[in-house]
Amino acid sequence: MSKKPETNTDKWSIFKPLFTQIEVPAKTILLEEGKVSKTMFFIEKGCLRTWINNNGKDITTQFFFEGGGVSSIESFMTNKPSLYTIESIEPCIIQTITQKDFQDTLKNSTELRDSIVEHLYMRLLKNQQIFFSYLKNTPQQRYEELLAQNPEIIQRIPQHYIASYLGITSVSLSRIRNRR
Amino acid sequence: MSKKPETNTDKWSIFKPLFTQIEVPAKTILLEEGKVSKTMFFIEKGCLRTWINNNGKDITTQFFFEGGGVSSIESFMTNKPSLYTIESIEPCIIQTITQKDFQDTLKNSTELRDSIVEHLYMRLLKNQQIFFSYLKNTPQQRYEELLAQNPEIIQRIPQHYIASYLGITSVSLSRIRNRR
DNA sequence: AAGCTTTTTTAACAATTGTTATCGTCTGCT
DNA sequence: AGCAGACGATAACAATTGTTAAAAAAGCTT
Repeated sequence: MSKKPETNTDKWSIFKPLFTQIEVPAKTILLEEGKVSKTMFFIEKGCLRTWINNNGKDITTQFFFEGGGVSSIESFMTNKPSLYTIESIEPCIIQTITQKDFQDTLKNSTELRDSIVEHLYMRLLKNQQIFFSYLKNTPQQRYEELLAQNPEIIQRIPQHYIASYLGITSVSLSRIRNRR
Repeated sequence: MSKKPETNTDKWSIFKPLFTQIEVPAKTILLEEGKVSKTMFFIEKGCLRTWINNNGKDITTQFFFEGGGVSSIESFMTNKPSLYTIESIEPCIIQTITQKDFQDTLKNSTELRDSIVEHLYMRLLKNQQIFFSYLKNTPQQRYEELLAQNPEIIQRIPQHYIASYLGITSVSLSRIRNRR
């Protein structure tokens, strides 16, 4: 659960002078579950996922693509440990900004602070929507919903990540896909 | 998903002069899914639940008890439709405050605004924790977790509400309870 | 191109849950 | 007190998913 893949680049363009660009290979951990987030990421090229550890197996909770801003904002802003890990799926080009630079910028801009609050309400709603869709639908329905609404995820992401994202095993997802 | 049942009464005591007390019988709808929340509630006596409609059947998403503040704060603050319904389970005595009064108070207090933002981060974390516990655990595990951490819910709330809260049918919950 | 790793599919079996329906029990109401 | 509706337990069957294992397919690296 992180930001939605909107055109955050415009919204956050005020930070551009403070960005540091990094390039990372696939499967690079950018933030580890349990650690405090000190960096915020904006994806220039590639894709990321967030996941939580469950008895050694990981459960993917969200995917992020080009133009997306990714951070454990709750952790980044409150200095509490992040509940999830952020990891690259593909080789990525990423813009990063430090907690310090971010908060300095925040200090000088009421509008920015307001827009963060606005952003928080949106995230709250978004999180609820995702959760409620979980409560309402079967794995099969969630897969079909994903296929209809985010086909790029199905096309681009390895299936076992999608399986855990849907809350099922990769075996079960394979069955669902070949069911009809 | 709304506030946690903390001692919000202290935190929000600034609103006391603006409260209107109401008494409602059990099964009273205080906010309807799809409508914009114009009132915030603080429970003096009794308990409430929030639920979402799923093809005619309802799914309980949260329970609230004495001392708890309840609102669809995302809706209340942004004027977007609430994703869930708020309903009394028992006869209740409730303190209410209107959106207008709340926001007027907010205008005059930076600390209050800050504490709302703080509150939002907490909710974000809390929501994630609930969601992740859903992803990680089986219904049986969630039931046992609930029994260990919130026994008052098990004791006080009708089982079919708890069943849908756990994401299962009341039949299945009955089986789980009588399994050992 | 060969070889290794990762990913996906398939199969068989166990376990859990949903569905439907029935039957007591309890509760609140008039 | 009596009645109606709500609530919980149980049973039987269907459907889905998890688990484990093996094999096929795809992707990378050298």
